Amino acid sequence: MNHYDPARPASSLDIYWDLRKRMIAAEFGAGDKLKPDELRDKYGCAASTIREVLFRLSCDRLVSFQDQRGFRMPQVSRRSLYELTELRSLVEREGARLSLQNGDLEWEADLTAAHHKLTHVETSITKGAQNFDQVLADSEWQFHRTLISACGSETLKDHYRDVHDRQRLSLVMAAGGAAYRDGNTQEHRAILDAALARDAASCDELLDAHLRRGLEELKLNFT
Amino acid sequence: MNHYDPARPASSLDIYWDLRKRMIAAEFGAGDKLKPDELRDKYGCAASTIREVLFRLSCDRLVSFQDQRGFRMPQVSRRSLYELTELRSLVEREGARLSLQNGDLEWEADLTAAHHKLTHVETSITKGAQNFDQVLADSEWQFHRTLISACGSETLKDHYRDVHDRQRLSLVMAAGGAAYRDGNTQEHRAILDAALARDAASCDELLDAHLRRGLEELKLNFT
DNA sequence: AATCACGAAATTTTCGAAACTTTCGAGCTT
DNA sequence: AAGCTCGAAAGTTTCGAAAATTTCGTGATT
Repeated sequence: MNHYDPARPASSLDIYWDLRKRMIAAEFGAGDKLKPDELRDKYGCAASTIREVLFRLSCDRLVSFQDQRGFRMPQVSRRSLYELTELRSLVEREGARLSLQNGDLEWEADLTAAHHKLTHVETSITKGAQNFDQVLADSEWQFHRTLISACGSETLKDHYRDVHDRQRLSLVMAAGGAAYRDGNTQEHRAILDAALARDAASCDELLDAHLRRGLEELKLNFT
Repeated sequence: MNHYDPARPASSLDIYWDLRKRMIAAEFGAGDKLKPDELRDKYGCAASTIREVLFRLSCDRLVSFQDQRGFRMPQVSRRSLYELTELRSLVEREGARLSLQNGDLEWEADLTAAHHKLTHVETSITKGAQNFDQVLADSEWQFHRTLISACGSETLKDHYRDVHDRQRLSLVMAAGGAAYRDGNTQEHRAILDAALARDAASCDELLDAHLRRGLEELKLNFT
């Protein structure tokens, strides 16, 4: 299947987003070399354009770069995944704490809506629906993003996206794809309830446990 | 004064570090345009090489980039500086908390050494020494970096460097250069003592107050 | 057999020019 | 005068080829 239509030339931003999506979808394995000359064919542009895109991705820490040795998918270890999860938890809990403090009715409505959609997707998967990986990832992102959206700091929100995406990529590379887990639905429900009840202490604890479990219950196929 | 010797051609990494240093030294003002064609002359390389370097810096959030409109120094507002400081405090306090938990004798020695040097530099400045901006910035970085160095997470340490540098750049751009403040010396001392005493609660509080004050007592020349 | 030296092949980096987009100002219209 | 249109100038993006560097295989040396 074609990821890009060679009829219209791709701008580097198009390529950036397309590659990013493919990475988060675990299309490349950990440590894989990313050669501009190879990727060029797929997108019908010059190798230096690909190089530029890979640079942007490397700054997002989605790709690792070494001088004179090009680009690779980052190596994932149990340890780095663990550390990234801790970092994500730190930032997300702070965002949630502030949201619980500042969030208004609008925020409550948004969060409820995001949770509703997420539950729907999770239920579909429980009932056996296939190929919902991308949809699940999006719904989950939407829920967590909304949770911190009322924190009042654009800087924190941008930052959370960075850390979230890095952690997600690691998770997906470690698991080799899907990341669905049975306990999720209940945990999301509990987080929603704590948030609406403005119970900061519970929310903090539930969130941390939720993120840790996503990691612990993963069948890790690496050292 | 020449920042670079045109005799030997600069590699893009050299240029990256040189530009980075010049930025943290407030050589460019907030919102200034960064034109590859102009910078090219200074470094004796092609404009596209400069472009590449600016990309890397933009990913570090030290430069802002907009499609089809090139690169600029980021705009600093009271708000963004405040938000960045909060973020830095969050990450640094977590790193310090873990260091207080895990740090060994070696760490205590390193921290004491870093504090000693920092105090020396601060004293020199109090006595009227000039042009110590760069040295002060380095010593201060060294102290804060060492404080969190025993946290046990490479990810957190890397991350702290990112956030620290972003906050420092904002501060320096807002202040237009130097960032020395009288209370600093005592605050650093108090933080060192709390750290060595493994008093996590005090350390947390002192650190947060220290970072906030650096911001509040700044004569802010912008809205 | 292991190590090293060499050179060819593959890959990465740099370059400058061509293609494209935005910005700016002069002159025209309302 | 305010707003619009057009086109030149300035700035940005893309390209493909040349230069530099690393990698890899071959054969010589210990």
